[in-house]
Amino acid sequence: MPEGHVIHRLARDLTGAFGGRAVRVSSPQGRFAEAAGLLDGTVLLGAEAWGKHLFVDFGGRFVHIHLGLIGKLRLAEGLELAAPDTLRLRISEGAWVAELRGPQTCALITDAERAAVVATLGADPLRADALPERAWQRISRSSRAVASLLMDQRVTAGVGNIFRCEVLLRHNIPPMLPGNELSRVKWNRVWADLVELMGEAVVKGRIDTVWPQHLPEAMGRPPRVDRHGGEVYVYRRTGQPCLRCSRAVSEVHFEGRRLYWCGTCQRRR
DNA sequence: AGCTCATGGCGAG
DNA sequence: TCGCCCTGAGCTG
Repeated sequence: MPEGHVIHRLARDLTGAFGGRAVRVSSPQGRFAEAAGLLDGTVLLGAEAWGKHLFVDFGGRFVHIHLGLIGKLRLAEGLELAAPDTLRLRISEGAWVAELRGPQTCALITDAERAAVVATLGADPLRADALPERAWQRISRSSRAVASLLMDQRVTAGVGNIFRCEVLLRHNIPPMLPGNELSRVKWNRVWADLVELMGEAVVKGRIDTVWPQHLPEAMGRPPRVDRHGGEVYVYRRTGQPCLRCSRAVSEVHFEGRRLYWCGTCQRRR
């Protein structure tokens, strides 16, 4: 259940554990067996993330991984082989083991195919080569809701439901505001904030979006974190008091996902 | 044991 | 807009 920070963190850690080494590759479940056979014993050069896409470089051929909603990629030392019926991909070298389960995508692709995937993606706040101006062009010319545009991987890559809900709260933006009614100044702040928030999430391995003065402890309430481990303002806090204004957090189903926001802080003006 | 839901995204209608 | 794909955690019985 990953947003871009999880994928970038995995790319970093996979490169650290396996980069430049000949690795064992297998597919205990069998659904990636043919490709795993081709890669077994070859050198893993490194891994790179673009938005929520992960590309593991085996020298001009890449394992393209997308975790989707439920996929998990664990990397640890000394993992015992368990539940092989769901283990799509296993990479190991020395004591290091990576285990991939439930991915939406796990495919062996060429460099051209990798480039084609990358070409579909919008600005990734976690990449130094991101082009936020291109994202702004799309947003400022669209009548679609900002909440929809931020989740659109062709616009901003790597942003998921948590960052989408939280960044809108942090900038008092009504989720249904059309993109073409968002000011340039606000977009600049949103982008800079995504760069900072997502960067911190890569380092910490969790999403924390709450400003210190709004932390529950600072407000005399006991600490409370979301199941994903991070401290958030509105995500999955329906009916609970907004950490800034204490009014109840709202929720709607929007484009197949749950959208959380504070009707008071994010009132349209 | 069964049910629901999850930090996603695709294709059919 | 809906159904569907993949897996497992957290509920309810």
